[in-house]
Amino acid sequence: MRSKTENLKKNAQNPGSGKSDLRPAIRKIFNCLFDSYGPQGWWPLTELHEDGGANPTKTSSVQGYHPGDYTYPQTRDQQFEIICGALLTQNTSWIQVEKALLNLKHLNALYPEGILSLSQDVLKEAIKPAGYYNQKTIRLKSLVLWFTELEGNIPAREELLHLKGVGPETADSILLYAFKQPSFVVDSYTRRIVTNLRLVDERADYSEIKALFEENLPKDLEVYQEYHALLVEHAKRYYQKKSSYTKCPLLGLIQD
DNA sequence: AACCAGGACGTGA
DNA sequence: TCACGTCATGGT
Repeated sequence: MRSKTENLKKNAQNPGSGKSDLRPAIRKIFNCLFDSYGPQGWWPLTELHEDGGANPTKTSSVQGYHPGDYTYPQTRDQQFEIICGALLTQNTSWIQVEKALLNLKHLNALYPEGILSLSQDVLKEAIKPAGYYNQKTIRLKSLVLWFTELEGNIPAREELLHLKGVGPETADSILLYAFKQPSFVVDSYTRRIVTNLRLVDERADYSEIKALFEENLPKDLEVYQEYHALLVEHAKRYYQKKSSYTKCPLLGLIQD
């Protein structure tokens, strides 16, 4: 990742054509966050837990991250697990999703055919900790069915968006982390940060914020993966309570 | 004890 | 288009 970081710093000045040049700001933010927090090791996988998922009651020390290693997913089941996690984490904290994934793993069902073999009731009970279990049960099964019919192909973003329960963020998460496609992920944290820094208008929609990053960064998988994870880490520290927005160190980094 | 978490969707204006 | 209600468990 170090080379990517240096590469980013080197290209920091390169005027975009037309609109205001936000490239330096977008790159400065990345460098600042990376220097502060280091590589984040997204997307987390249950296999990488030290206990292999044997201790589901643990509530602290979330594991499964692989900082600096961009070779994941390495198997079809890992790819599948990322897709499941992307759906389950909608408006839900990751710790809850982790419990759901471990429940599935302990049912020996954390793989496509395994999920499909579960009854609605058992599946519903397994993913309960992740919330919205009624709709997520239905959506997860249809997502799994779609995945089994994919047969190794890389889906188009539009195709993902047609799936029930897959909106823009989930689609981009699946593309970026499961299929290694450079598609920038925008979540509510990202929105809070860029609006607080006044890089976009308050009412900017998803695609506008997505474009802000994609148009001002090299189209690089590792940068995209790391940037999103860093924004989440940063937001957990400064963007949970509105009162702390003003304490965001990035405010001093961007001069307008 | 409200409030929010790594959203998406259906509805009515 | 867009603001708003709904879905649901579990943490602070």
